[in-house]
Amino acid sequence: MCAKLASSKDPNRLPLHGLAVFESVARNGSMSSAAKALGLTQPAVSQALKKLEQQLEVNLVMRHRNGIELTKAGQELFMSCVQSFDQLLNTINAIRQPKSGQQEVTLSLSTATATYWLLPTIAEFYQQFPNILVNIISRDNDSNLKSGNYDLAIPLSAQPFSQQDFHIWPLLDEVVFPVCSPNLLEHHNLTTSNINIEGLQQLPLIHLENNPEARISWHAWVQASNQKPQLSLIEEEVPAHFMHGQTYSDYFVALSAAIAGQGVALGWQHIVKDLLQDQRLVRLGNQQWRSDHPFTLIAPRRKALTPAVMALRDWLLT
Amino acid sequence: MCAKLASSKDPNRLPLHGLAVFESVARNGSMSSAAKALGLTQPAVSQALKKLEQQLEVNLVMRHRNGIELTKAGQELFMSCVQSFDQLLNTINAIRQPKSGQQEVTLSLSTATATYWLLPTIAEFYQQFPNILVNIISRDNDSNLKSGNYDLAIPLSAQPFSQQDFHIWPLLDEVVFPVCSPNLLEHHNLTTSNINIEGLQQLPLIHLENNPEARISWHAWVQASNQKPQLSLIEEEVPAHFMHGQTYSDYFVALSAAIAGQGVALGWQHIVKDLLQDQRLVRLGNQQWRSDHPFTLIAPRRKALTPAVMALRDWLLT
DNA sequence: TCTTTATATAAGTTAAAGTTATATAAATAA
DNA sequence: TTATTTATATAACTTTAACTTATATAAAGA
Repeated sequence: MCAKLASSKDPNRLPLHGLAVFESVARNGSMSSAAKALGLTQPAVSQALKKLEQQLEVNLVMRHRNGIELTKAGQELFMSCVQSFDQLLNTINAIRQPKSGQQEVTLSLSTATATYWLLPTIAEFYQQFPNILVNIISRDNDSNLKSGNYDLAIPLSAQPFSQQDFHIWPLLDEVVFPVCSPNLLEHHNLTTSNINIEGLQQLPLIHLENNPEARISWHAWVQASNQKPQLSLIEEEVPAHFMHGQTYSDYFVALSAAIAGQGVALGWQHIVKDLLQDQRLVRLGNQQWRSDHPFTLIAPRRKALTPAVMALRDWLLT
Repeated sequence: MCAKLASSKDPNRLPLHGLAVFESVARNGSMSSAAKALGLTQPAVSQALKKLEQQLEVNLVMRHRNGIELTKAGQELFMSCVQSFDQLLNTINAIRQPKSGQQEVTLSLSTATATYWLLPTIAEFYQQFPNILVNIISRDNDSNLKSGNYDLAIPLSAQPFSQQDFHIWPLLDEVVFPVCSPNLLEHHNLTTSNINIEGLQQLPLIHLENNPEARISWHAWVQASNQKPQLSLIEEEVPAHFMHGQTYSDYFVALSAAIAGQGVALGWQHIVKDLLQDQRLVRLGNQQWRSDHPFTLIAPRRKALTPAVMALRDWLLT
């Protein structure tokens, strides 16, 4: 009954609920699957998304028969949501104090590795060790691995960590190949097999921001491919097409763009494995590049190797 | 009536509503003023905050007679909230298309300058130019000023921008002095006046992350102070105390820490002016340092100087 | 033509969030 | 001392945003 101030129409008030729903829709590629992921019904998601678009006065998704596609604005907003929510989740995990009696391990890895490689199987670990809590901290770069507060980490970069300061165990071979959404190929009337360097030049490419730590780049991939005789290109030059395209600073965001049909990304085998299986991505051609810098699991020597840490380490290494 | 899945107790579901309330409480320094800022009543805020603390199982604030104080966990969470919500707000502003008939200017400045210098007076501008919409984009560093999409900006760094690519107008002198919360002084039984370099060594210091762009650092401040004869220290050495303390990468977050009583920060006069007036901060000593790199307003020449842009420029420069 | 699989809309329900009223506790003023 | 002010907390009731069920629409495939 009381006169409301500028509370609900305040432009600086974030529509957080709507953003959370939108993030799930964008991540899952459809409203129905987002609803399942959120534990809601499909109409709830449809309504929340519609409301958000009305509040922002921007079209965020294009509705298709087989799901949704993000508009340009939707893509930008999705990137922001992923990064913002990730940061909040990380911080909450970091400040949450463990329940007494509960053992704890903190594992630091990239958002993409966490989402697509670890999370699908972590339930097994919890089943095997119900009294160990795994604290997952995701990050975009390795800058805080020198000082950060964690027990185990999977560094993104290939730069070696000193044996003096870290325990180091080899974890996974680095195997890379191009991937994209099945829809993208359809639009361009191409098929997955026999896509070589020339074929790739007909498709938009998705790049990772060119930081020195990055393992993966289209430039390096073309150069590596050229050393194989069966490819038709002259060795020395990388075509200009491989230098242009959308660039993201986070691999998870780049992969999300690929899933959304924005272009072709370079995929690490262990990360895209599940995405290939459920057809959210397809592999292009049969070329693959295996680097000589395997992914490693590291543990800072300044932290104790508690039984919980060792249990997770052994589970990861099997 | 339907059986609920793991919807509400999902640990990966962010309590966004609670976080928004908490952010406002932390920013405003008390629940009552947060309630006012949010357009809610005090019990609503009290309940929301209590619920959040129960959900996270962490104490975020200490309740005092004169407001609240953040715990260590609360500080960390506040930083994350500020950064995350800021990023979302920026993106939303960026993707929002202007209403037809409405003129628009995009202004890029630091979060602290936006919050404490611009926002308190921007209403005047809107009153004078009701048909111009000012799109405020806040940022922590100048890295995207070379390429970003904005009409006007106030660079953080003192590095000169090229006259070829930018219009440049001098805006504000850079005047710096130490500030802290009145409570901090009380706890240490000190008074505001006559705090010199020795006095500062009894108080915790708040630093800005040492990026090359930073204008402001305790190290530089001590060195500058030492050149003034009335200070008692021998010229050459900066005491070790000025090299240690909490370090933040964002000036807004550093200032928030100072307001929360965490320590002494270096304050730019134009930014802390209002905070001194309403006693959220007090100035220590009467030393001040005026640099010879005034803050400037810049406009990229690649963007047109529309009437709306010129109106905002002229209003800022008066 | 009949499923299947998307999203949209309408109408009723529920639970989270908010309000009012009151309590507690500390500091301040009379 | 006793009132006043200013802060947070709690109890009980109210509102409304969010959610559900039911149904519609539209396209693709069997």
